[in-house]
Amino acid sequence: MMKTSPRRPLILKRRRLPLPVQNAPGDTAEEEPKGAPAQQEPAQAQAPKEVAQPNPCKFPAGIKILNHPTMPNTQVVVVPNNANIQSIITALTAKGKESGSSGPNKFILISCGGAPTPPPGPQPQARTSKDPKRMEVITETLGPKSAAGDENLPRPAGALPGQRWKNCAGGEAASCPLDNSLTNIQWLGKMTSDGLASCSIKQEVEEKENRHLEQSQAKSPQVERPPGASAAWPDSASERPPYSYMAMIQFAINSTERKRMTLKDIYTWIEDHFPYFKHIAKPGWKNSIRHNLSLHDMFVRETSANGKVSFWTIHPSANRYLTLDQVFKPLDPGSAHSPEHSESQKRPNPDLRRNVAIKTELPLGARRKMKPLLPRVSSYLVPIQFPANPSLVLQPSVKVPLPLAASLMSSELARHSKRVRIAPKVLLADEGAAPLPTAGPVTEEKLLLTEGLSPLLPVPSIKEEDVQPGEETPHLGRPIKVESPPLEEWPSPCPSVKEESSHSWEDSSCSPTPRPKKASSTGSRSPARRVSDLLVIKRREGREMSRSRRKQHLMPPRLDEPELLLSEGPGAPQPALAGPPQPTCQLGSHPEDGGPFKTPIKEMLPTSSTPSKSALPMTPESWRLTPPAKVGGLDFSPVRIPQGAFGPLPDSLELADLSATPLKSIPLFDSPRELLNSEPFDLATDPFSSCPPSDMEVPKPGSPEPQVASLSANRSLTEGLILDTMNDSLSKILLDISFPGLEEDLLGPGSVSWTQCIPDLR
DNA sequence: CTAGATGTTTACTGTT
DNA sequence: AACAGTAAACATCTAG
Repeated sequence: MMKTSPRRPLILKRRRLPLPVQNAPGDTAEEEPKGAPAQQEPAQAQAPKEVAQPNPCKFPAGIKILNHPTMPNTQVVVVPNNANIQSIITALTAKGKESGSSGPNKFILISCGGAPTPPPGPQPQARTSKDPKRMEVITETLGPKSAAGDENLPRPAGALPGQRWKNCAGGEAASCPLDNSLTNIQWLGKMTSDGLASCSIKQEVEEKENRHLEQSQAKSPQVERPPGASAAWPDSASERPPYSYMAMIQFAINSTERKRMTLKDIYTWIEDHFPYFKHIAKPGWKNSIRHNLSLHDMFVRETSANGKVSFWTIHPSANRYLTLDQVFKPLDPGSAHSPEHSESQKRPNPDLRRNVAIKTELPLGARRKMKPLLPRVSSYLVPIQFPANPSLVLQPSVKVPLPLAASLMSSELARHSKRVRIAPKVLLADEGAAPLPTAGPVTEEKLLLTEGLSPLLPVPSIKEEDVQPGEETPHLGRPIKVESPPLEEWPSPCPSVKEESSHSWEDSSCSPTPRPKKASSTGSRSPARRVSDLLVIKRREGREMSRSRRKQHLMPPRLDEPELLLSEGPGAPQPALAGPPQPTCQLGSHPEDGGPFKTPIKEMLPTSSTPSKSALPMTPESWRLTPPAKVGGLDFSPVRIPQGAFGPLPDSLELADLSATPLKSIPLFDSPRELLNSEPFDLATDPFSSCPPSDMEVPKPGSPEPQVASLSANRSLTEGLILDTMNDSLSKILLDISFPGLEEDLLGPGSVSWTQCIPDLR
């Protein structure tokens, strides 16, 4: 297995390579010693067979030919969009003939490149059936297809491996037939990642409808994007995308309007957008997808109303609404940043650069825009981009870049700091109780830390929301959690929290429950749901024993589903803002209610395979994004400032400021992946929020102010903490700033909220 | 009942 | 040590 170990998104690494070399749009080349990407690829592909070399032969430049890792006699031919397909086919046909029976007789054509170049005409497209050998040529486009996939085809599910895939790339089923194949390419351009939802399938009718909606929504945002750019991973079809499974799952789910997707659809979406999985990856990738879904708390399984269909959703608190588009697109055009080095690959996002830049020196203004995300430059270059403009974001569905950034930042922070995790796993039963140790006692530190991250965001976010321009926020929507600690970190009620580390919650002493994970996540919403949730849990207790890392929970279908979610979901953040709504969670506010609390979700949080993970780190925060205005609003004490800084997000402005300070320097993400990966964590939020989007809706009556205040207070605390962990210097600052009194007060309140929240979690 | 899809967990391993 | 990817054992469910 591992040998090759692709473990991490290899991609990242690889990418670099390519860039320099390849880059070309046309990418190409095959042969390069560098090789085909394939080679680079990790393991999987490689392992098995190695790549074939490309045969240079007669093929036009830019074409890469790789042996399919799992299929015998099959090669994957990556061609630039602009390549003359016919000629390629002809060449392949000839090649196939030449090779004779022993040689490859099946070729999968994947077009990459952004541009679509469809061959107009009639392309022979694929398949040459003629061949004696019966070669099969399958064409696919790399890019993200759009969603076409959605509905897509029914791909045989598991089938990947061996067989030939026909691709059906297009999504539509229709396409399946070879005939179409080329045509598919056409879409490339368009496709984008939209994502559409992908999804598909049939499920109940009901579901269908829903989906449609989803899809549509999903698209909309995208629409904006240039076609060319597909978000996808254009580079090479053959290469493994630089995103982690967690990220891809998020992309998939977030591509739908409802922000939920069945497992099958997830598979389909990924295959559609990342041909590597469709053609090259070993079938085990699906196992990995399932593994990730189960492992990470951010992924919550819900069942359809009728109970027949199960959908995977992203816990609202954790959902940053990342979409492939976001990651990929260049949002910011403006920024120009430096040329980045690396990566440029694809359309690379400037962001990345940004990161770099940031560190280096962007002007403040520039910085602001940037999102924090950046991965470490050095390491990976992933193209991640976030949309620069908030305004753009407006759409509800949109994903919100900001948040991302924020989250990124947060994550980073988290990273630096250590993470603490506290989380408890929650159990269902327990949840109710949630006693919370309350915050107070709880390790504050820990809490802080955790929160810090999120909180930061949150706070702002809150404001934002309040203020919020609608636009931007979409993402924010989330409720935020402002405070909430990251998943991991949830404070556990137990005093001991700490340790958690790894296992955090689960194990943590506090809750003995063995696997509680599941807990219900449901949030508070309806009781009914909860019930349903309960269902979920069950399972294996026997085993349980140990700590499991996982989560398990099912959420009941959201009935509510409120729209909220979605809509805003992501971004939507809704409006929530509008006043009342607040982010829910916020502050602690209360939590009480059940609402928030419930969030048992907790589980959600961060789990990673390792428990510790970090997800959290990330951030959760997306929400954070707050608008600048907010900042002002806030007011809180001086402290805030730091907050801003920390908080990621708050606005750019703040960031800028921060940046000025040492804070800025904080690295954001190491890699793009992180961003993606990171889970949201916000989980913490949950507590408060838990708020699923829906929750968010909740308007909290509380006026914003109060909330805010409290928040702020909390924040400050947290911030301070955060700082500590994070940067020394910063921390110092914070510390100074913080007021004891506040803290306490805050704590109090905060704690309360936490507690409230927490309980659930726990 | 069986097969397959779906979910959960655990264990390992390679990276960073 | 933390992560992420992979593999695999099992458990559940559902369809045939």
